[in-house]
Amino acid sequence: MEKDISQAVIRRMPRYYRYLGDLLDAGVERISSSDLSKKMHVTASQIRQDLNNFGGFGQQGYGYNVQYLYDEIGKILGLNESHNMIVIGVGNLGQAVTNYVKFDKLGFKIIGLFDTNPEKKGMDVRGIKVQMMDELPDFLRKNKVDIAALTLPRANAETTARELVELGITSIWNFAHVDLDDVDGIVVENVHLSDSLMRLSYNALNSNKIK
Amino acid sequence: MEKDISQAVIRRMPRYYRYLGDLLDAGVERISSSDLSKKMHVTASQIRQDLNNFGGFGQQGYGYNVQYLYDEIGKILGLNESHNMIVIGVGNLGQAVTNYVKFDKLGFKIIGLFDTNPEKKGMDVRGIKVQMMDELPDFLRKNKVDIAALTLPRANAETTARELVELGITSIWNFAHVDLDDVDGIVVENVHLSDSLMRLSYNALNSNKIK
DNA sequence: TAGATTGTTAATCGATTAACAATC
DNA sequence: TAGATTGTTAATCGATTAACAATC
Repeated sequence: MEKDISQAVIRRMPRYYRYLGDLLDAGVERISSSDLSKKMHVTASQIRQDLNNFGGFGQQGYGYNVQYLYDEIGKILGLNESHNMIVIGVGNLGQAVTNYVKFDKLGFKIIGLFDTNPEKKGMDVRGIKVQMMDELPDFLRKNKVDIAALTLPRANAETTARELVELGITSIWNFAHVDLDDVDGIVVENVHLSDSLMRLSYNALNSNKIK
Repeated sequence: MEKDISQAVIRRMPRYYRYLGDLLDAGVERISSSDLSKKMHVTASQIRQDLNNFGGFGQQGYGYNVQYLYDEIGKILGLNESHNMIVIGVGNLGQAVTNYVKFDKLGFKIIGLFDTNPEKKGMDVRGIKVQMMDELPDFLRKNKVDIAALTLPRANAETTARELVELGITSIWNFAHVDLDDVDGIVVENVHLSDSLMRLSYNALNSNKIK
């Protein structure tokens, strides 16, 4: 039984993945933890420690092969296979998420859109027709869905999350401004935009002191 | 000179603010760190430590007055005054941000939309007309702008950030999938949606091990 | 081989939790 | 006053950084 890897480490992995992708694009074949650390403004020690949570991907005297490390981190993050997603709540944010091409490139495929507003029924977003929530059980019987993005008002978020769990969906990308701590059996990743904006406000207010 | 408050603490402040707002709505007048800790799934000790970075808001034997604490945290986060924002890049995400009523309620007012695509010129989003980027300098001369939301492709993000700094804007809410570390003199808050999605992917993949 | 750089252990630093005296 | 609960100091825990032996 391997020991859990801390969320502090997980948080940094996508960033490594992005920098390695950039290096690949730039045609760089190998890189040392020291050179990477300068680019990323972190310590070389941290890079080596982080990576060694998952395995020894480097070689003494050489460094890391960029392509190999990129692929390995991709696998760690589950990007070697594609994931089907549905979006619950087709407002502005839901549509923005649906239209975001980048997710597609990373292997996250949006295959269904759901809403409770009858006016939205049949509406087309990026070639996908909006369905009503009561069509969801049937849809899930016919399609394998890995992740549900919750882009709906906070009032409905928790109830909807519970419904999803009952229907067998356990990974929730939560844009609603509530915590879903009380819903058992789910993995949640929160995107709390207003929290983020408040932190910016705080840091802006206090940046003169910092400098 | 007060010592800097760690970002770990800042990160939690909006969450306290939200829970206190909920308590207010529920008509709760006072709360102890212990009761709040149960609701929020954190330790009472952490709540008291966090708050005492900013001052003694409670009272021995009584706890915290909800309204008072709510207001004080609001002030800490800069929510006691309103902030003018502009959105740079009026794609799906930019429009979603513009239409998000919640920010408005928190005092973040979007007063301008800018894009480089001539086809978008004059387009109306929530009563605001899209302007071209070359109209920005003039706009900034006439309007006080505190925050710029960068909802544009990553290729243009860094250059645009530098332009904004030259025009006097220093707080950037960055949705582009790049780090703006190399731009001097700005306060940045990143919203990296694909990083978030990758973390969800990782945690979903490994949740069986965790349990 | 000599030089470079990893993987990993040990040291340090910072953040969280526990404990309790102060006090409402 | 007695009970409750804060503010704050001290103890613990975990994460980051430094150091270096292993090795390519």
